[in-house]
Amino acid sequence: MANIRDLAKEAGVSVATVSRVLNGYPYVSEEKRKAVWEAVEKLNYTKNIQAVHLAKGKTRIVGVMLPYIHHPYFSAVIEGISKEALGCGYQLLLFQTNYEVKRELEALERLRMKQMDGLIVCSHEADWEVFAAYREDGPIVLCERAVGHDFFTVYIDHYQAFAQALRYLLDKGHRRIGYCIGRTTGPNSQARAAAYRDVLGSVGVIPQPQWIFDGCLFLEDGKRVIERWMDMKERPSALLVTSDQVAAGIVLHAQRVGVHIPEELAVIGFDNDPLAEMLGMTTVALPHLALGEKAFRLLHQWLETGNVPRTQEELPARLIVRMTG
Amino acid sequence: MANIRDLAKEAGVSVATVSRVLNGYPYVSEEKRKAVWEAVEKLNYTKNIQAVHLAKGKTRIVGVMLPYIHHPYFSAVIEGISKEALGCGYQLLLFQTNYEVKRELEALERLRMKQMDGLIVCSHEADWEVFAAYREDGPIVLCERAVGHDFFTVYIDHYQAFAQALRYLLDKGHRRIGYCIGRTTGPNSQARAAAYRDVLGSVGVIPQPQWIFDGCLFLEDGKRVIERWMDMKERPSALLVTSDQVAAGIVLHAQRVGVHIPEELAVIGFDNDPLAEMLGMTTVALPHLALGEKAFRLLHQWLETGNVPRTQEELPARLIVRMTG
DNA sequence: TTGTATGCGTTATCAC
DNA sequence: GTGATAACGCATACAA
Repeated sequence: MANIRDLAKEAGVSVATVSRVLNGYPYVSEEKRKAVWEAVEKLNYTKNIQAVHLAKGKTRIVGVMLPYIHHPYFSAVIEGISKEALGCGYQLLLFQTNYEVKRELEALERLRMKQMDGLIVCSHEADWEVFAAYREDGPIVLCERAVGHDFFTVYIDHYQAFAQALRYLLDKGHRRIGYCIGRTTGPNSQARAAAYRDVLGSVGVIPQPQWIFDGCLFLEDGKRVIERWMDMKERPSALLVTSDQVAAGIVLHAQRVGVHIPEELAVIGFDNDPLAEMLGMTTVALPHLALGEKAFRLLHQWLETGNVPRTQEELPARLIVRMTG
Repeated sequence: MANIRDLAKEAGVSVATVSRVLNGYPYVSEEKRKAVWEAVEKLNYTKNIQAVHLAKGKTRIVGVMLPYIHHPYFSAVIEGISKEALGCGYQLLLFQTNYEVKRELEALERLRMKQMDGLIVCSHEADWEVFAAYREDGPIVLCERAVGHDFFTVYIDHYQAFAQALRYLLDKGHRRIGYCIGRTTGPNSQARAAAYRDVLGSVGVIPQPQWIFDGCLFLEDGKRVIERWMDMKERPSALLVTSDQVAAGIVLHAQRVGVHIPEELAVIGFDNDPLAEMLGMTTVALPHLALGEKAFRLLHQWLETGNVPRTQEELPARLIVRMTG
C-alpha cells in the first residue's frame, strides 16, 4: 500500500504538504493541493489509521464493558451509547465480561495501553478499588451508583425504584413480598436489597430468605420461579421482578398452570419493555436508552474538554400501574 | 508514560532485549530478564498497543457491521460472534449502520485504513458491488447469502425456511397466506419473497400485495398488523412472521381483541425465541447464535491461515409446530 | 545471548 | 507556503 512518502514523491511535494492537504489545512497552494489529490487517486491511497492513532495519541474509540449483549437491558444501554457515539464520530469497542473479573481487568488494561480514549462500564463484578486503580489511565464512566467513591457515574436510582414499588405493594396490603433478581452482587442489586430491607423493615415485616429468587435474567427463568413458588409452604403474595422478561415469563407460565395474577400473586416488573405493555403488566419504567446516551455524552464531554466537574447523575424510575400488581 | 527505551535505560539493556522479555522470547539471560521486569515495575510501564499495531500491521480486532443492536436477532448474532472472539483473543469493533449506505461505507473504509483485521457483515443495505470493491482491503465475511458473488458467507437458508413453513400451511389447507417482514430489500428478504412466489405459484395461488406487512421488527409492530388485518376485506387466513417478537405481538394483541388464533388466523413465527415456547407458538427455529459463531470462526481461520477455500456455508432452519399454526 | 539500526505511516515543530 | 526532520512506541532483521 502506498504511504504519504509515495504520495509526496508522486506529487513532487514534501510529506508535510501531503499531510496538510489530506487534513484540509490552509496555506497550501491550489496547484500543489491538486497535485496531491491526483496522486491519491493514482496510487489509490488510503490513510493508515493505526499510524494516525500512534502519532496523535488518540483513537476516538471508546470501550464498552458489559457482561453480555444478548439481553434486553444491556442491548438497550449499548444502543443508547451507540446512537450518541455515531453522532460524535466515535467508535465502540466491545468488552464482554460475563461478569468475570479477569475479563474486566483485561478491558481496563486495554485502557492503560491506550487502545481507547475512554471506557464506559455498564455493569461490573470487580471491586471499586480495581477501577479506582485505573483512574489515571483514562476517563472511566460508570453506569452504576458508586457510593463513597468519586467516580463519574450516570445511573438509575434502583433504590428509589425498588422502594417505590414496595411502598405501592404495602399500600395495597401486601406483607409477604419477595423479589427476583439477576444476581445478588453488584451495586444495583445491593441497592435493591437495601431498599427491600429498609422499606419492609419500616413496617415491621421480616422477609424470608427464600422469597428472594436469584439468577433471574431471561424469560424462561420466570417459569422456574412459578414452579418454585408453587412448591413453597409460605408463599409470597407479591413479587418484584427486576426484569420484564422474567416477569413476563412468570405471568405467562402462571396463566398456563392456573395461578391467578394478581389475586394469588401480584407481579411488578422492571424496564417497561414493550412486552409489559402488551401483557398489561405493572412495571417500573427504567430509562435504559437514556442511560446509555447520557453515559456517552458525559464521557464525550470529558474527552473533548479534558476536564469536567465530577458528575454523578441520577436517572429517575417511574411506576406504571397496569393489571398484574 | 514510560516506553521501552526508558525501560532499556533503567534495566541497562537494549530495547531489543526489553522487547524480547516483554514478549516472552527465549534466549535472554535470567538476570537481564529479571532486570527488565524490575524496570517495568519501577516505571509502572504498560505497552502502547497502538504502536504494537503499527509495527505488526495487525490489530486482532474484527469489525461487526449491523443495522441495530437492540433487536433480538442481531443481539443474538453478535453474542455468538463475541463468544467466539473472546475465546480467540480477538476484540470487536461495532459498526451500527441503521441500514444507511453511508455508514456501511464508513465501516468498509475503516477496513481499508487497517483499523481492523477483518469484517463481519451481519446485514447490509448497499449493493454487492460496493462490498466487492473492498475485497482487496481485508477479509470480509457476510451473514447473508450472496448468489452469483464469490464472497465468504455463512447464512441461514431463508428460502428453505420460508418454503418449509409455507408448504406446511398449504398442507393444512391454507390458501390466503400473507407474511410480515422487517424490510423488503436485502438478500434475506428477497429470498423469502422468492420462496413465497415459488411455493404459492406452484399450487396456483395468486397472493395479494396487501398481504405483505412491511416494517415489522418489534413486538409492538404485531399490534399494528392485527389492526390492519381486521380492517381488510379479504383477510389472509395465515401469516408467516419473520420475527417471534412480532409474532408474539400478533398473538397477544389478537387475544386482547378477541381474534382467535389459529382458527381465524394461523401464525407462524421465526427465531424460536423463548417467547415462542412460552406462548406455544409455532415457529421456525433459526440458529442465530451459531450463525455468529460460525461467521467468526470462518473469519478467524482466514486471518490465521492467510488463505482458506472460498466458503458458503448454509445453516438449516427447522419448523417447530406448536399451537398457533 | 545481546545490541544496533531500521521500518511501520502519520503528525507536528521548526526553520526558511 | 513549503520542506526537513523529529517524534510517536514498538518489532525485528541482521550483526556481533
